[in-house]
Amino acid sequence: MPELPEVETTRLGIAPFVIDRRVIKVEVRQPKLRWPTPLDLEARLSAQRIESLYRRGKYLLFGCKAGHLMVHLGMSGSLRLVSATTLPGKHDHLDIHLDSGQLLRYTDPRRFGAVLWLEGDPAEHKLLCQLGPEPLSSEFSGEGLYCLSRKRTTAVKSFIMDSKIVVGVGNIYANEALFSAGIRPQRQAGRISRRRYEILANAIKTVLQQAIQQGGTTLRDFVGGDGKPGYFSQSLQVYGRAEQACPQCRGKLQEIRIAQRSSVYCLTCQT
DNA sequence: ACGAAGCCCTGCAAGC
DNA sequence: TGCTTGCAGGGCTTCG
Repeated sequence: MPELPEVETTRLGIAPFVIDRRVIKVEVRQPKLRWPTPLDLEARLSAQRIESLYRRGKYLLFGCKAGHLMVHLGMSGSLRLVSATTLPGKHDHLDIHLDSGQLLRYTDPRRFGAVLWLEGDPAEHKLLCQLGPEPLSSEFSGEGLYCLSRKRTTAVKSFIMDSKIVVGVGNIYANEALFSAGIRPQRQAGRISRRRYEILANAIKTVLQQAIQQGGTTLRDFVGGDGKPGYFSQSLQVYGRAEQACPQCRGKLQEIRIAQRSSVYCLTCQT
């Protein structure tokens, strides 16, 4: 499932092929996504030149003169460049034809993703204006986590997955970062020291950075922008490894559910 | 303001 | 083999 590293990998993979290209045509085959794809997307986007491609959290923003195309990959979404003659499959919901002869194809079997058109400053959009700092920026720190967590009784894992606190930390990397930092996922956010939050913030940065370097995790249906799967899943220490041996102490990894999400941790290494 | 549950959707695995 | 059932998961939305 696309987490921040997969979204960033997609951005890096497709950017050279979409920047400075002009949109020739837009085909919306299935508008029923997380939110409906606007019916007038073709009218908005046609003839526009894509000037920029950036990311905010897990949202991709294609900048044009008239506005921004915003894409979220949800759980099973992907964006790929294919030649204009490649026939669409069952879950290929949107094609954006470019003047290069390629088209940018949005695929999303589970349809948890979204394609939206924004006018005006994207930072002021409802879905973006409440978002916390980017985890890989200097705005994000252990000190920030510590301050925001005081008096919070929620589990630290839910806390770091809250997009108002920090964006882009999904279930997989929350598990990995907490393991790396030696913190139990169910520990109350407000009862963790400044020192430990510094370790945790660094762990989040490291885990995400490594995953980006390795091309994003492959799980089920994610495929990167160039059609090649990522291979970070081999490096996952705890996610999906319940009942297996802890990579550090060889004890048995435990699985619990926190806010309906699978949470795997080591009873010995995480306290 | 906070915390937890609900919801959207399909592919896959397990059970019969 | 073919059905049914349950589950996963991001993250916004609603409820308490």
